[in-house]
Amino acid sequence: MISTKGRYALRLMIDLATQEPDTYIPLKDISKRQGISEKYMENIIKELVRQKLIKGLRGKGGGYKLLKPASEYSVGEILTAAGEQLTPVACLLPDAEICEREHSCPTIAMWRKFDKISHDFFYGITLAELLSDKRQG
Amino acid sequence: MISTKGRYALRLMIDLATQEPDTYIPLKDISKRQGISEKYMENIIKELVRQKLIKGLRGKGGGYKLLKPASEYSVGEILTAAGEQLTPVACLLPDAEICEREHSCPTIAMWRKFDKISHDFFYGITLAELLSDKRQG
DNA sequence: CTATATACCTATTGACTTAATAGGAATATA
DNA sequence: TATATTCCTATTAAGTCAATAGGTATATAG
Repeated sequence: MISTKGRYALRLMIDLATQEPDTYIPLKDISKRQGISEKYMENIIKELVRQKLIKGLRGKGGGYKLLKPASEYSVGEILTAAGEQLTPVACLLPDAEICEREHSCPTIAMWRKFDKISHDFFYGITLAELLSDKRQG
Repeated sequence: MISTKGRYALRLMIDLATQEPDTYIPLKDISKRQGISEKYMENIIKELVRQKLIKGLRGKGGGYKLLKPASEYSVGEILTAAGEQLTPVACLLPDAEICEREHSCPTIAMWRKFDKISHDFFYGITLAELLSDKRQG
C-alpha cells in the first residue's frame, strides 16, 4: 500500500502545479493549504529536491517550484522519488539477490506481469492529467 | 509490496495442490519441501484454515488438504486470506473513515482505477492456472 | 491402552519501518 | 540588519514483520 509519504508527495506536486508557474512557493503555504504538518512535509519535499523533481530557493522570497510543465511529470516518478515501491515482490527489485528457485517458481511470471501493469499504469499518468480529471469530475 | 506472509501462503497452497488430492498432508512435509520454517508456516496456515480455504485434521495421519479443486481458488482470495492488502491506499478500505477531501481529491479516481485493475488481475488468476503456466514454461 | 504424530493455541522477541517532531544552521532578500 | 525561508541531523513512539518458543488437544497406529 502507498503510504503517506507517496500520497503527500503527490499532493505537494499537485499543489505546486496549481500555483503561479515559475514562482517560488513557500512550504508553509503548501502545508497550510494541504493541512499537513510543515515539519513532516519537509522530510518529503527534501527528497523531491534531492532527486531534482523540483527546485528549492532559500531565504526571504524563497520556496519551491516545478522544473518542468506538469504534463511532463508522471505519477510513477513522483511516487518512486518519495520512496514508494511499485514493484509487487522483493525478488523483482533491481538489487535483489539471485533466487535459486526462480527457474521452477510457479508465481514469478504472474508477478512480472503485474509489475509491468503497475509500472505502465503509474508512469502513464501525468500530473497534468490528474488536474484535468479533477476539473472535469 | 506483498510480504512473506502472502508469498508463503501461495507456495503453501500450490504445494497442497500438487499433492495427492483428498489426502491430509502434514505441515512438516510442506515446510521441508518449501524450505520454510515449520513454526513460521504455522502462523500462516492457521489463517487459511480459520478462513476455510483449507481443512486441518489433528492427530497421527493428520495434516491439511484443499477443500476445492485448484481451479476454484483465486490468487486474490489466497493473498487476502493471508492478510495481504491489495488496495493501493487506505482511504479505499471498507472500514476507512470518511474523507472530507474526497469530493475535491485529484487522485481518488486514479486510485480507484488501479484498485479495480489489481483486484481483477489477482482474482482472475486461479491456483490451477499458476500450476499449468509453470508446466509450460 | 499407550505411544506417537499431528494440528492448534498464546505469547514473546528483535529488527525494521512509519509518521511525526525538534532544534538549529545556512542563506537569500527586503 | 532583521526576517523569512530552505536545509540538515537527530530523536521518538507506535506499529509491523519475520521468526521463534513452549505447550495443549486430539486422532491414529500398533
